[in-house]
Amino acid sequence: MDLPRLPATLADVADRAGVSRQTVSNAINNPDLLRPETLSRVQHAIDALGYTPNHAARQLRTRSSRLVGLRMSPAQEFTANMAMDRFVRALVEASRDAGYHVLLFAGEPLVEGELPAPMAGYDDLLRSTAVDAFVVTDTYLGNPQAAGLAERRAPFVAFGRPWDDAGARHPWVDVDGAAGAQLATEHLLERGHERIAWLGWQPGSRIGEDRRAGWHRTMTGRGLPTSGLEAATDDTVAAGRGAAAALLDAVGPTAFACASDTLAVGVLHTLAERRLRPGQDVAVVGFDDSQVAQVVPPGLTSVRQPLEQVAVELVRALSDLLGPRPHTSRGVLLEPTLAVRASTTR
Amino acid sequence: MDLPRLPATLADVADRAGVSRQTVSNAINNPDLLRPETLSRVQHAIDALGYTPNHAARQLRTRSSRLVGLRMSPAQEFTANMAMDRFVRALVEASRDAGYHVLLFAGEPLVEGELPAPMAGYDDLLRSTAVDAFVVTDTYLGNPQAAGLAERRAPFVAFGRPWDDAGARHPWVDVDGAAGAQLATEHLLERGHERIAWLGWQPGSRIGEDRRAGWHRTMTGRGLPTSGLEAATDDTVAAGRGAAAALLDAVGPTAFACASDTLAVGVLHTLAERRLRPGQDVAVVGFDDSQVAQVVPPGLTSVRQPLEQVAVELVRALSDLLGPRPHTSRGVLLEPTLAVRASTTR
DNA sequence: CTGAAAGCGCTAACAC
DNA sequence: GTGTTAGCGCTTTCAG
Repeated sequence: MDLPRLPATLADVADRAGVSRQTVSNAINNPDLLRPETLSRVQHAIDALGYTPNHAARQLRTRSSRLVGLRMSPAQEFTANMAMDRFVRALVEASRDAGYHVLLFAGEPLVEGELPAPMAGYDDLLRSTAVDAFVVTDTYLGNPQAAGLAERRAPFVAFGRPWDDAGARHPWVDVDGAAGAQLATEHLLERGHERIAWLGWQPGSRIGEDRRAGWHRTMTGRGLPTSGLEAATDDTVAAGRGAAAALLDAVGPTAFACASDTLAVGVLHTLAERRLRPGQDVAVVGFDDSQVAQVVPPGLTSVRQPLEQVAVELVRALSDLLGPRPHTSRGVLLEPTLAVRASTTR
Repeated sequence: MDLPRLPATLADVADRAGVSRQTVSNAINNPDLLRPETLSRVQHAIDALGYTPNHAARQLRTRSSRLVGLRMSPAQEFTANMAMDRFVRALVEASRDAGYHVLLFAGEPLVEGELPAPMAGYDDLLRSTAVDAFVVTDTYLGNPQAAGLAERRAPFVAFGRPWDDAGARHPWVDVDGAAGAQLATEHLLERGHERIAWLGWQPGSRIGEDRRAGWHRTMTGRGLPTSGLEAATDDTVAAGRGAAAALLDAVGPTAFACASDTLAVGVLHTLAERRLRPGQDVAVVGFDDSQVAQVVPPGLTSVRQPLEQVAVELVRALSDLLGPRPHTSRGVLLEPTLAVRASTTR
């Protein structure tokens, strides 16, 4: 099928079907209004011309772009966001199924010595009515975006709970980090480990505290000690490596549960240095089930967030939010699973 | 600053500045046409009202959305696309600097037993004039997208050479894979290795052949044998692992140069099984410098594609393509670099 | 159930 | 330099 120079318009279809433009519009947006015979005639004309409604014209009229905005921060090496790629793909798919596209945008370029503008990129998109809503993901940073968007009365949904804002009214979807750490810890307990260390982030991160709580409550529930068995560091491989070495020297844990794959990989580094075999000599569990966990030898057991489900729920919340009468659903908390690999298998 | 319920329009600004709508439009699009005093008065009104031109209205009028489309395939585990995240981020940044946003879309959902429609997603975007152009990335699949878009006379740029289509007229940006493999091989030669194996993809991939050629010509150039020193497998960790084991048994190479990080990680698996130390006993070089290469113990030396530069060149080509008189630049070939880590360091 | 008229917000062409 | 006119392609009234 060859496309003509200029895409067909409503008028072209109307001409060909021998009806008015209006009727074609109805055929698309309110097919029930048409007599079946007319409908099929219009449908044929649409197919024959390969007609698709002009996006801009429809957006101008309906004030809806069917676009959701997602801000991507610059690539950061050696650190978090290891699962961002998977999430973005899942979001794109879920959005397609709901008739949306994802508009990616960037913040301001970082300037040395200046704080990054938290709402950079959002305002222009909002005022130019280029997107219908936003998906906010980096809630772990303290999430000034959510507050900023709420203040601007912009529709948005968040991947991540509004930890610090009890008055938050926006829909959110999150994964139960405590449950994930509990899963990891129980898995290690089942494998016979008792001296299970927690390798976490420095205080101040609610996500980090949540995950740590899962380990702590599981250990305590079994009457096992936790004191001295934990370390808190930056979320980098190097930091995890150092902390793991210190813990091994101080208390000799037989297993590590970690707040991230990044830290878990740090543990693997230390084990490799000491010629300890992951899974055989010391067990390690990561968090996020990133690509790294999937391929790093010998395979890193990791808590897997159901990102596909997160995306579906986010889009569901979005559709509701943008629909005729928003249902004002509060939040959805999803359960992670455990991807078991050789790092916890003797 | 508090945003009003409805975003300000051109008319609002005109009223406030005491000029006509057209003058405001000129102030934005052709500031030179205004007398400085008028311009500054309009500018003040724009700032005061927080005015940003309505995207849909402008798009309808100018037939330009300032959006570039990028299709994302579903997440695939254990295989390629390891560097996609970095590329997307780079593309978003480069696009911002040129005044574009990136529209992400998905293909059709995969149906069991059916071939995926190569142009799924593209046609609708094209006919609805939702994007100005596309960026095509997965040229390694034989790239029916490029041909399809060319046939539809849709503006697009490709990350990847049009290997199989000498008549291709579209702009492209690519990274010299042969040069990358040469870099890797020379690095290993400098480290004293002579039995350097090539672990590549199965025949049929032009990218794979290109990379292999870099190894082959470097070895041959030094008068070193290559026969028996190579294997071709699927691009998976498991396949790389098996092929590495077979090569070690058959010819005992002291170093592996690989067509991808995925395969290199496969080699690392085999080394771990045999308690061989990467870098110390056997050297390994990957390709792509993915997150995995950066964090896998002890650190994987890898050929790094200059994705940020690729993104900049792609956007440059795009701007030219969409500009008033396209310059019809053919292609840009960029040089990779080598990220040296412990897997090649004794 | 179908058609005619109006207008979303903007910019390209032309007058003043 | 600035204002006026027209229209991009669509959907939302409102009549027939």
